[in-house]
Amino acid sequence: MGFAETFKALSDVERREILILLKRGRMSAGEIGSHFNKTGATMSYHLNILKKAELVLEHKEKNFVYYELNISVVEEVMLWLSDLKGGMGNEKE
Amino acid sequence: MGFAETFKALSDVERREILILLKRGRMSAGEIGSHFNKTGATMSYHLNILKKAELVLEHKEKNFVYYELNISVVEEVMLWLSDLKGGMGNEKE
DNA sequence: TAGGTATTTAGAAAAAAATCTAAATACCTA
DNA sequence: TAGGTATTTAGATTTTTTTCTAAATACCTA
Repeated sequence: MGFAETFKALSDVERREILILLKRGRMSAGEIGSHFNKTGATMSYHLNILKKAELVLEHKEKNFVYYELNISVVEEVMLWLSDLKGGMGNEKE
Repeated sequence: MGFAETFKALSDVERREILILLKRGRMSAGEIGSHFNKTGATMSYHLNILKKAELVLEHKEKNFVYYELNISVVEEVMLWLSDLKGGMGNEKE
């Protein structure tokens, strides 16, 4: 996965807000963008960072690109934090 | 707390490694620094970022500064992620 | 007090991230 | 096919982050 990429992706407010929007279900790039005061190019940049961190999955349909939350990576991050809290041994990265 | 600061703090490998070191218990700034190939000034910079994010607590003793993990903030981050996974309503930041 | 160790602060330089405008792609519909 | 909508890419600029060296603080001990 890559905790560097994932935490870096999560470290930006806009990107966290995108994830929160996606809790309601998948949404097209344009629809996501309409919630922010940023150009489409900037939104595309942020979506790409979330995609590279695997926090979202994309799927193209007609001339739209839909994004949705990827829960499994959220769970991996939680595991890392959980290990930090409790675990003995098994330190990654 | 401030998720921006916290995720930003977690987004750097060195800082995550510092946290993992601190799992074993509190450690002085110098001892932490000895695990990395960075100057004291740089280590101090990273420790300060972790401190501002409240991921670590510091306490001074003689001319040493000891740092230890602050589990409660780790737990808050886990809650945020947990809400992203599951929750309905209650979106913060 | 003088000198030593531990740590932080200041300031500069280099690297990375965020943002914009303009242009390119891709696909759809009349 | 021509024009339109949705999204991404390129390139430039600004802002933020990371790192270093040198100097400052703080406190301890002989």
